[in-house]
Amino acid sequence: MLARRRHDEIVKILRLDGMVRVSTLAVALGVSEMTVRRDLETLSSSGIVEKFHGGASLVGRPTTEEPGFDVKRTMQTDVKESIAEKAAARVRPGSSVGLTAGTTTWMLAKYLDVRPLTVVTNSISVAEVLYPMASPTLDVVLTGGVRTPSDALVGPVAVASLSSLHIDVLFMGVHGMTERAGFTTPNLMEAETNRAFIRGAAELVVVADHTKFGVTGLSTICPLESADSLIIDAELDEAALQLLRSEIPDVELVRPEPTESPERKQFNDPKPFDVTGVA
Amino acid sequence: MLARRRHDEIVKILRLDGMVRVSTLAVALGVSEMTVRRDLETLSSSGIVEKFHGGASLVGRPTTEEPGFDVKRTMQTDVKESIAEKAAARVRPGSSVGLTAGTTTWMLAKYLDVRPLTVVTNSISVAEVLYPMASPTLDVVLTGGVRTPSDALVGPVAVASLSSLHIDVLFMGVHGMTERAGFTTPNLMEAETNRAFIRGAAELVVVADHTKFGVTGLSTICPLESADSLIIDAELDEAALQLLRSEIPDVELVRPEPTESPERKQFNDPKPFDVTGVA
DNA sequence: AAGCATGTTCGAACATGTGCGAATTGACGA
DNA sequence: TCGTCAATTCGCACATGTTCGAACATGCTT
Repeated sequence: MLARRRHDEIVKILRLDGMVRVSTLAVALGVSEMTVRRDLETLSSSGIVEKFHGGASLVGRPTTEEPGFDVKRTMQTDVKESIAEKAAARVRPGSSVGLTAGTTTWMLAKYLDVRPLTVVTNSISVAEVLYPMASPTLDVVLTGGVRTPSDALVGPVAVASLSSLHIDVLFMGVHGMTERAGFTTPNLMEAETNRAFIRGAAELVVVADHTKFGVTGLSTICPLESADSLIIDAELDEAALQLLRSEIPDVELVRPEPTESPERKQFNDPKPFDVTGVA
Repeated sequence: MLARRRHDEIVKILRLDGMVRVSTLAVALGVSEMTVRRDLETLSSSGIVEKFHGGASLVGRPTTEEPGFDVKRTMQTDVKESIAEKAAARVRPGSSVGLTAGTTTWMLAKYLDVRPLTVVTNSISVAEVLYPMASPTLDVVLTGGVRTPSDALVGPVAVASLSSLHIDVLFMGVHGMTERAGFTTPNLMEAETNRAFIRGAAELVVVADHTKFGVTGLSTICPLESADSLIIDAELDEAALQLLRSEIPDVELVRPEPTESPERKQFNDPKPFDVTGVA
């Protein structure tokens, strides 16, 4: 097996399980431990993984590996992360939530830790974040459809799926919001799909960072006042905030945490990991 | 062979298999390794491929091509590859085809090179094979649903999506087939979803390797006679073949081509191979 | 004949496994 | 809390096999 392929394989395994032992990788990849160490050394100096005695984990926060779909590295990652975290805190056990496609909702998915929970999404990336966590108390429903470049499943199939589903809270990411155009997205079909999403939702929570304000996408999803809540970062200027508050009952301001490298697992607990046993 | 043509060929091969070894390409293209290296050098500086020690891959694409869901490397890979290739050859331009979940159908997807084409699938892995090839002449529709461990999207959402879609040919993988139980799968919901798939299909082509014969899964999808065609490898014993032919109008026997997966290639094996699959 | 694509040769770079001493860890007892 | 020990893990150094690419040779095209 080629070195390069091993590297990809290692990252893939780490995505599934957060951490691996060197010995496990050696068996899984069919090479000696020394080779695994050298691979980890390489990945480590590229900043991809973090080595520790006995194994390695993905570096720092949840996946530095971008969700390939977010080509426009608009950054704001920390901001979005904070917004996502705050949004996730609103989810109540036993409810069913919807997540549209988007970077923020993708991050949100990672913070969903209440159970039982049902999640409906039209984003493959979001679904893939949740699948490894799936359990009898976590249902993940993917709507069908055709995929847009931004990784949303849209179109008649998506709309039809959504029209038969009813969710408690919909978390929706948007590409832009203005007073006149409301919440917008560049993609016509995505707008339509999101409207179908909204129709089936008891509550609409929009998640967005401040750079979205004043931006108008091609297609309107819904007017501002359709949102029950908006979670946005505090960089927003005063006038904008005024306006948003006048249209939306509940505007929650989030200020990015001053960096956290919080609950990264500690190394003295190398949980054994069996690659072959992945169901 | 012209340099330009080789470049196209290399890219084509890479689309199919994620990565190739220089040595493999040299044999496949019938040129020296040095020439392959020069080709890769060109493609690399155009930003098309990414070189690494021993081979190359498409930029930004992981070299791991295994469908994560098939961790139980059930073998028969060469056989399945041949079956998939033969099945793909049946697809006519302008038609719409369905692909159920499964390793064989996943491989089949890689060989779909006629256009225009519409593909409907309930497997995320299959969809992901097709997305990079998507174009105005290739539509990929993913049904919704919840995901089974074997990577099929199933359940009411899937069934509802399928009931509104009509396809020309459905390629279905199965877990088992016997005279009494017909085509079977271990998963109840998957069986139901496959039935919905079949209802919307004008023609049913089952793809399976001979190890599936005599195996009974928990749930019957449909009786043997529901299949219009069966594509299976020639390892099948005579009695089984008799039986199958008596139930299914068209049984196509495939014998594994010397076609081999590049990554399993041994060097002392000089037999040429044509990855393109277009005879 | 000049120019280009390709093959061949060969030393350097790279990749991998093994042996072995050093470093880290966790458990036990004072 | 601290010290000690045994087991594990690490990574250097070396040996071996593979791959790379510069330089040169050959043959085809214009």
